[in-house]
Amino acid sequence: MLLVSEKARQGDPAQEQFSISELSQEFDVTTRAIRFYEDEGLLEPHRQGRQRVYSSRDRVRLKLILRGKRLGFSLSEIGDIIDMYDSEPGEVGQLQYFIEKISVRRKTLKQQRNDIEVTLKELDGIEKQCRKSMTHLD
Amino acid sequence: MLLVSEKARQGDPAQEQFSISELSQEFDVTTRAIRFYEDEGLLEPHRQGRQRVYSSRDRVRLKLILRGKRLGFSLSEIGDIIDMYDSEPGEVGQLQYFIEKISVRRKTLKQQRNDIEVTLKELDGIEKQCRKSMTHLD
DNA sequence: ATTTCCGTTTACGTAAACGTCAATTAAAGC
DNA sequence: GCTTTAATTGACGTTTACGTAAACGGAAAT
Repeated sequence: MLLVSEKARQGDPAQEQFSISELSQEFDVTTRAIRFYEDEGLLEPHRQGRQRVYSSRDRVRLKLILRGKRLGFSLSEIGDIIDMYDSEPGEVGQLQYFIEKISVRRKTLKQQRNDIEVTLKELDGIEKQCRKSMTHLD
Repeated sequence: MLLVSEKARQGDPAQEQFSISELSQEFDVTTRAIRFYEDEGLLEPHRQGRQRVYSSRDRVRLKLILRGKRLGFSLSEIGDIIDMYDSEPGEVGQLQYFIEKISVRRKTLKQQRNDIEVTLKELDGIEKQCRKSMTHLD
């Protein structure tokens, strides 16, 4: 059920339109998940008839969603984060409050980064021990 | 219902024993959560009668659990990670497989670290824009 | 002795994030 | 025109990670 046949779109210089299955394949998420993100207000693609048509802006938002997930944020937190990205300076209103939100987010991220550094170092230690006891078994 | 009264333990050079509520307060998790981690096999404190008594080793494990949570891992993933920490070299058996597990974990962590760097930079950009439009409003 | 704290066990409840049908629609290919 | 294939909507199911309430036990304080 393609609006513009797949073949006709081949070689488009900069693709602007995406079907749900294209995004699903590109990012390896199910269409169910993508629709769910829409239910949660994280995406709102256009419609051509009943079908969803995703712009490259929608695609970026999906990318941000998935990145947020990799970092362990909940969908509502991810919603907050994405809102930061594309809120119009005029719409924001209380820029001060907005900047505080940024600082909170930054704090969380830095905590995570620190946790990662510590864990990576510990893994180094464990692996060394591991390799050491391997040579003993040779 | 203290085995060793709280006061008697004050000033212990190195505290070795912890009650569930002590750990609960120190790390700001509910006792319910701590017991749940035990149900999931992530902790196994000693008992004095029916009461749980946590060693400093248990305390470290709890720390690892919470760090794992901050990084967005599921409890079963956290279980795998903790197993890496305190598996005896003799117990492991297939050290090769073990090292592969470490490498997988490291890969995930590095992905996360990269995601964080990107996000932090984007936040910088957003904040700059934000401050810029604030000065415009002065 | 009894009230007051923990602490324990058991069990049911819940929110988040989808998975998994089932039924329907509609466009594409033949 | 008919079949195949992709997409949609709706509804119920599932897993994870606890929350919450109930009912009981023992130590501590008054």
